[in-house]
Order: sequence, then C-alpha cells, then structure tokens
Amino acid sequence: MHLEGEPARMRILQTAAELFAEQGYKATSVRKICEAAQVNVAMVNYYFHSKEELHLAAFDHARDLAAASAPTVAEASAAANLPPAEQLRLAIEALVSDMLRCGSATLFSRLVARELLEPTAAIHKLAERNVRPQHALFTGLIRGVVGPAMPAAVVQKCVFSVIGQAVFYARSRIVHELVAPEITYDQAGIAAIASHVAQFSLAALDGMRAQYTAEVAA
Amino acid sequence: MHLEGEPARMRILQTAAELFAEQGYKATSVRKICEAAQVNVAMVNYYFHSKEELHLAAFDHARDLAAASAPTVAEASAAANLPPAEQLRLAIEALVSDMLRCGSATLFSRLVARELLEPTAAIHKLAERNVRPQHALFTGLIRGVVGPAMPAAVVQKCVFSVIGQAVFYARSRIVHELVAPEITYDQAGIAAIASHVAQFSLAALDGMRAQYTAEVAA
DNA sequence: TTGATAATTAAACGACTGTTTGATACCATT
DNA sequence: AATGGTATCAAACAGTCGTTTAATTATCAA
Repeated sequence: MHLEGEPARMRILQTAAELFAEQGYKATSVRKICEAAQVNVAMVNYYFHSKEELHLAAFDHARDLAAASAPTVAEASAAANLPPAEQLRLAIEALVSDMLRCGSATLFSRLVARELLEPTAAIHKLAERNVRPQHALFTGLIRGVVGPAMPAAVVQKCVFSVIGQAVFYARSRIVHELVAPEITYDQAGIAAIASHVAQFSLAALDGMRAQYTAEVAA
Repeated sequence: MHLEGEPARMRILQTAAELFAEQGYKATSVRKICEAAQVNVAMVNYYFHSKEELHLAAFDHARDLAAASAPTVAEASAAANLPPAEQLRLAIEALVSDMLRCGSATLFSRLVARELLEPTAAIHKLAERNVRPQHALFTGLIRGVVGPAMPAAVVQKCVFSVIGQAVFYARSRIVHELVAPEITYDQAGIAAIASHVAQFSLAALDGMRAQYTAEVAA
C-alpha cells in the first residue's frame, strides 16, 4: 500500500494495523509506529487520543480494507447453491488462507487471529461485532453438514476445533519451521494447509455425524 | 557453589514459572516476580544473571515438576498394550487436560502452549528438547491409526491439527467465555473438552484413512 | 572470635514506555 | 494583511523496564 501521498492520519492507521498484526499490541510501541509512518510521536494522541483507541481504529480500518477487497465467502458459496459440505469446505479454506497470507486485504484476519490468542481491551468490541457473527456462520455451516441429531454443545465445540486449527497454523509458524521445515508458507504451501484443514475437519464432522445418527437409530 | 533447594532461589523459580504461564514472558516484569516471591529485585540477576536465563530455568523447573508427578501417558498406554486408536485417544485427552488444568504439575504444559503461540528466545531450546519428541510421539500414534498408505506430509499436518485444537482451547479461554459462555472450564468442562478433541480428531483420522486406502485400492 | 564467602538489601543507572505541552507552520476565510 | 482553526514539531513529563552498584547482614569453617 502506498503511504507516501496519503495524509498522516491514514499513514498511522495503516502502519499501526500492520505492526499490530505482526508483533502484537504490547510489543508495538507508539514510537515504532510513528517512525515507520514517518510522523511525529505526538500525532497518535492528536488523532486517536491514546494507543488503545488507535488499536481499536486499526481494527476498523483493517476490516474496511477486507470488506472493500472481495465479497464474503459465505455470500459466494451460498449464492452458488452449493451443498452444505462444499460451502463449509470453501469457508474453511478461505479462513485459513486469510489468516496465513500476508497482504492488506488479510490484515483484519491476522489481527483477529492474534487477538483471539492474546486478548487486549479490544476483545470485547471484536467479540461483539465480528467473532460472534463469524462463529454463527460456522455454526450454521457445520449444522448443515452434521444434521439435526448432534447436540448444540457438540456443534459448538466442533466450531472451535475448526477455528483452532486455523489460528494455530496462523500463529505458530516459527515452531512449524523448527519442527517440520518441509511445511512451507509460500502460496502453494498455504493452499495445501488450507486444503488439509478443510479435509481434516470435514472428515471429522462426517464421522461424528455418523456416530450421532447411529445413536438415534439405535 | 550453591546448594540445592535454597529457599529464595526456589521461590523465584516457582513464582516466575507461574507468572510466565499466566501472563507471558514480556508481560511479566522482574519486579512483579520478586514482589510475589517476597524477594529483592536484585536476586533475579544474582541467581539467574538475566530475566531471559530465568525464563529458561523456569522451563526446566516446570518440566522437573511435571516429570516428578506422574508417569508419561505414552508409557502407560503403550505398556497396557492398548490398540493404537485407544493410545492416541488417551494421549490427546492427557494433552488437552494438561494444557487446560491449573496446577504445579501442569505448569510446563501451559508454558509450552504459550511458547508455541508467542515464541521467545526459549523456543529453540524448547523445540529441540521437548516439542520435537512430543511431535514424534503424536506422529507415531497417528501413523498407527491411519495405516501406512497416508503420505508423511499429510500425517505431519494431522499432528498439527490435533495439537492446534489443544493449544487453541488452552489459550483463548476468554474468547470462549465471551462467545460461548456455556463452555465451562471446571473439572467436568475440561474433561468434556478433552474428550471432544479426541473424538473429533479420531473421527477425522478415520475418515482420512478410509480415503487413502480407497485411493490405493482403486 | 576471626575472616572469608554467600546472601540480601536500598538505591540508582540508562533506556524505554505512553502521553502532554507549548511553540510553530500552514492555509483558507475575513 | 489579519484572523483562526488545523496540522506538525521538538522537548519534556512521569512512569516502568531490566540491570547494576555498593553497602550490609548472615553463615560457617578455621
């Protein structure tokens, strides 16, 4: 993203979102942000009152970027009248790809992945506005795959099992490279990981669906 | 020469391990550790030279605590001549329970879970001495379940899918409570989560095994 | 009891943190 | 040209960080 011509406020917003996504809230100092954005230290408080409010604004900025770039996966797959399992596969692959890829369009996903694992004051607003809808989306998709027999509490945990895999792959890249160097994070590698998480999760849901329908039949 | 079990040194080690596990390396200041351990600030550098070396020593201390408390799950299940799927189920449930429970015996698991997601300088030593063996253990168990037809690269990713679920449940408790308050983290709730992760993962592996053996047969 | 070593202390070091201040530059409107 | 609001700046604020110093106390063998 070209920041040279942008106004100072925008440069701060974009730089902050990138640094927060890379290094986390606490590890990113206001001075580092301002240095990278080529802006005076006082500008953060001038435009955003505090580091914490800048953090919140960076979330909104990143979400706007994501929303402007492409339509939601849910919209696309549902509009195409795909079967539930295919809708879920696409949604999982999109979730994983977004969290692993690096780019302005995926800033928001990476910020969310970080916030899930090391929550800050932004977590409440985020949970309300984004995590809960996302959670509801996956709950619906998974329910569509496993059928009505599975208890809601189990579906709930399945949602976390799917998201947990995505977040783990997104945030422990360094460990993967240390323990399993053959797992790469280039474009092909990310696609392979996304495909795997979808395949693993769909197989799990299929097996658990079979268990619960068998219990009902018995 | 310093004697073993010196009160002050031991208090620092134990307190540091607990605070590092709860709040992470960077968020835990030397002064907080010393205050909680009722010890002067200079004692950390006197005994451990630096905060970073204290961190490494805290890992060793926590591992000693875990090793002294109970035999490994792998030893127990393998010695009992259980079938591969049951060995894996026990291993997964033990992994998840250890990461979620709170106690001195599970300090090490919680430290590892944190280190996987926000690595510090300790990650290299940890990867070598603990993560790699743990990873090898699960690779062997999963291979025993899925059979020889599945490529090693796929088994590799399945290991991360299992561990990812465990780590995610361990480290995003706050989000779970915000989005799904019905998931509790008392003893029964933790057991339910551990059981779910095992069931989910075994169903996934079973389904994927079927896919690969079908491909080989075709 | 003496002397050496270990343990513990209060105080300060310099570097960094988020934030604030007061002055200055810009620029459109009067 | 004068005005007034916006934007930007260097500098300093008070606080915390990890770490160090120098002085004091505790311990124990000779």
